[in-house]
Amino acid sequence: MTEASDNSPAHFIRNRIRQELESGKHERVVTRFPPEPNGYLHLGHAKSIVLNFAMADEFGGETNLRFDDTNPIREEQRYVDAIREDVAWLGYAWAHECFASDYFPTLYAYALHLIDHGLAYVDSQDGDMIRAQRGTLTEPGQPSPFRDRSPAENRDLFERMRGGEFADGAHVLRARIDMAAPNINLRDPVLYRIRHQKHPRTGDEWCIYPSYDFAHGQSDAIEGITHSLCTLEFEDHRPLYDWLIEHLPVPSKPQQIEFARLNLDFTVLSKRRLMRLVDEGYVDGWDDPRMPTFAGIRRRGFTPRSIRSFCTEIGVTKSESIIPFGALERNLRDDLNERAPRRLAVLEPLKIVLTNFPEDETEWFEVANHPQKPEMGTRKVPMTREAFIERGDFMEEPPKKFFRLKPGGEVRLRNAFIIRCDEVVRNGAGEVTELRCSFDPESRSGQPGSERKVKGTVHWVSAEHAVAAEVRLYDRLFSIPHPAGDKARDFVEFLNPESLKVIGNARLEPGLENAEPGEHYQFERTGYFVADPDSTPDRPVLNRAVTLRDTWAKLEKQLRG
RNA sequence: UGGGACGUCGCCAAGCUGGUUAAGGCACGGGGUUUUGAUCCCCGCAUUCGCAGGUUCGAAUCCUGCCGUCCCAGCCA
Repeated sequence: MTEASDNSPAHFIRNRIRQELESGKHERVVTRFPPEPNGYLHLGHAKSIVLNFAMADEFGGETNLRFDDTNPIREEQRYVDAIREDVAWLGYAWAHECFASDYFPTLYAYALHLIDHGLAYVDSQDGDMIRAQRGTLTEPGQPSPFRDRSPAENRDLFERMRGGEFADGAHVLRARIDMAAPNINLRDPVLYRIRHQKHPRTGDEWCIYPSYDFAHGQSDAIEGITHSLCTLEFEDHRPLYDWLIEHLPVPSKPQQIEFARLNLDFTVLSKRRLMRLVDEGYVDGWDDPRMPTFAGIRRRGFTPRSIRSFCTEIGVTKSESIIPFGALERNLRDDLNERAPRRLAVLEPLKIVLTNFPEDETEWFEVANHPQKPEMGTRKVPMTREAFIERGDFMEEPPKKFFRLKPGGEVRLRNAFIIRCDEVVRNGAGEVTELRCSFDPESRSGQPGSERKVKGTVHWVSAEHAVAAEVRLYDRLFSIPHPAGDKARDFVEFLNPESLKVIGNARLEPGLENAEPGEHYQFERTGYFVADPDSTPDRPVLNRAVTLRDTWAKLEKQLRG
């Protein structure tokens, strides 16, 4: 997929690749997106996916989807399936689907190579011992007593590890680099560990599994990855990455380049925290529309295009930043503004009776599906004597600059005509239950009198034709910008109690009862909505993906002081 | 107090092989169009680049020192 890069800032990775192509260092670009199948993808991954595919696309290369499945105790097939679905949903087609586990035989041979060259050894100490000898940030580590085993002994031990002779933890294979290195990753890092654990793909074939450091770079090399893009926390691993590539007979020399991961305010983007939200029931699952997971944002109504343009717009740097969630929402609005058909829907209905409108009559208005795009067509919308308008569009004692309905005031019913509020009807409790209004027949859309200007326009739905629906209004998951930023407090303390508001009796324009799950609409003056999978023709369920920009709400707030 | 990295407008972010007035987007403010207070369209918005010195005719770009922030002591990735 090639996308206009009009909102794509220049960035160091693109600059560098371009340079390398021009200088002839590379002839093509091959990237990869390498998730571990131990959890669901979220917005943080989206940045990486978009970057990897964009770099390959822009320079005519290709991108692999590679599952980094080197730790069978945490990985499951269902995550593989979900990840595939998510990447495809975002709009990308990978060149090859790969698994680090496909390379286990090669990796094993590489390990032997290191052993034979005296560059790796079997350490027979337990984890605590190894940790104790690793030293600290300021003190060098101590060599393991097994560090100088002969290649022959190492080979024998390692082959027996592979053969299943030893229990988990009895031995590990370590690179023989430098126990005094200031970079802790170089203090003889673990390359292989014993795990008698069935692997989702290789079954019981192996009982030793390579570590990330040993598997990742070599997998890159095997696939001919030219640029191995990863996040900043792997910067310290690059010397090890390079060391292994240097000392192994790999078929190519990939280059690791690190960039800053995505941070968004008012949410959390870590598998661990998202897992807690699900496990402890703070949300309704991985696909809860408040979750930043692909499953969640998809159900919330975010579009692949909006996610891609967002990821492109934020840029790629090495400086860590926090992007406002609102930036994501704006990209959604920009996308849906172009493509979502408009509809009328009243969330909190207030009945109006048009006293001079004939009873038992229905007038059909032909209404544009998009005010700026005639090619999107029109539809017929019915009006009857009784209708609903938004409760919030009427105020008995409105503040200054309130352009909506008030007693004695006029307002236009969108696409129909101008009405005047003649009488306010209340129940015993003093609550407004109905407005008795009269309409101006001359002001019908299309009539000469439609030129007449009134300050406000309001949306409505015929009472007789209205479709009752459930509407779910979503707001930010957390009530503070950086819920995970306070180390002294548990982030769940900052969950926004009003992140979901369910409206049980919304009234939709007829036709919407047939909205297919996943279909987007703009409810005029209200926001962008998407039909939820919970929808049935009897009971449509619409999720609010994002509100429209609301200048009035801002103004009103200011007026109130 | 070891190592690695980052610090340009409220939020992102170009520029950083030194050369006239520090891109762009968002946000924000002002104005226009509008039967969505939406969209759209104009205009405005850093004498300043974490701080302090230095080199230079000239520095955000080079040097030195300082300050701040992030990452690393899993047989996780």
